[in-house]
Amino acid sequence: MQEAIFLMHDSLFKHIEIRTSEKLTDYEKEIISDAFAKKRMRKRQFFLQEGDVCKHLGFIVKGSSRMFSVDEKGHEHIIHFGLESWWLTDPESSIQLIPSRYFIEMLEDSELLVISLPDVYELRNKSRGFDLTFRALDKFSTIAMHKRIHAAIGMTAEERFSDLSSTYPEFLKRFPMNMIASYLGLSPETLSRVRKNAIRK
Amino acid sequence: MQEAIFLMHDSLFKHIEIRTSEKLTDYEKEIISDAFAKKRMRKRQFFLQEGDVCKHLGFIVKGSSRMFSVDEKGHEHIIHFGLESWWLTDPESSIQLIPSRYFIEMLEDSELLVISLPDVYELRNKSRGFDLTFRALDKFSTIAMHKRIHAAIGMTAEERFSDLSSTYPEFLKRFPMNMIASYLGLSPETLSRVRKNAIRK
DNA sequence: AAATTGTCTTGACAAATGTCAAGTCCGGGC
DNA sequence: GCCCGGACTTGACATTTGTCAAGACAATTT
Repeated sequence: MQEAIFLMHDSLFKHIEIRTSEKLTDYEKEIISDAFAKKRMRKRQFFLQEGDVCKHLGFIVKGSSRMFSVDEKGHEHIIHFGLESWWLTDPESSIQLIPSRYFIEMLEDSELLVISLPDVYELRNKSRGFDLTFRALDKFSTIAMHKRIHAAIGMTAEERFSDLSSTYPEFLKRFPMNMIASYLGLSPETLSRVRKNAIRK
Repeated sequence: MQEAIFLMHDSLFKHIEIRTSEKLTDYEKEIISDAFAKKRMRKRQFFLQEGDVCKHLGFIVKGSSRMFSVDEKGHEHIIHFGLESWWLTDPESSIQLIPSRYFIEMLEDSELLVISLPDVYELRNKSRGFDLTFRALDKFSTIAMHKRIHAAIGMTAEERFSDLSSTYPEFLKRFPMNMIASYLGLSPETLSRVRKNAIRK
């Protein structure tokens, strides 16, 4: 049992060391382990639900997720996906401490590491590697969101799909097409037709 | 002359103190002043051009800007606008040190404060207020980009325009409608029609 | 003042995308 | 093994949005 916990944390340590290009000290590993709780979630369980304030940050050790909103007409819009070593949070809710407009749902049986936001803050002060990781993540996600905006306002359906295929090929293997369509802001039917055309070429 | 420079820096100091809710020390003001250079730019001048690596950060003391890309068909897509006390940069280019895919153009005669990226890094280490400002900006821009993605993939033209009107009413006063259309990912004609309908209601 | 340029609108038409309905295929639950 | 529901596709049609062309008007330049 204890072993399994260490294995989960190892995946987080690895993530941090890769992102920062620095080794974690034993002390850092210890305080990081203490701050994160292991959490198993089943397919279709919600990490966050609309109306809740997002007070925790999740790290995906194994599994996948989607973050989506539901509009007045009941249509779902997928803001983004999560896969192994991605983080789960609603920045809008967690930064401003307001109720979230989104759901975060696990798409497979998953294993997470969960930490409270005050603990994140504390850990960033205590561990340089931990702090650097979050700075790097901020930069990384800024670039990714920029590209996404660019794609959404400036590309046709076909270009957006082709862009996704090269940027996140993993998405096509792990997520059903109707969700990919929602992520791209298309109807499933349009995506289906776009794909048929793309193959012909 | 010296006076004018101080006035410009004052606008930056004020911005930092508001963002951080803390007073800057005299020492901080001094090193910040030293690191930023004053720069006047005329309408239609470029702060950044496609293909250049973005090595400077700009702070708008007075004036406005737009950041846009040009696609293969020659169409421009506005990624975002800048107004007084907004920052000018291409995160993708400046973080990864790769050539930019964007232009940043001033839309009015403007006054900027400009700093090199290494100096930003140094200043963040030396001044707590300066560092906190950039952390706050990162959070702020993360939330803003999230909303923008949500709008782009999940809203109709009319909803996007109405969303923009309430979020950034200033844009409508300062920027021509064809640029607003580009920002929303619409043709100018569509925006014109959308506005006509919106008024009727 | 005249000429030029830019901004915005409008109409007619074309293209892209959404909606609704039906049908096939596949895999999980019983 | 059978049944059922989800995933994906296809067709017909509606709606939205884009494109092209023209014109009114205002601001800017000369």
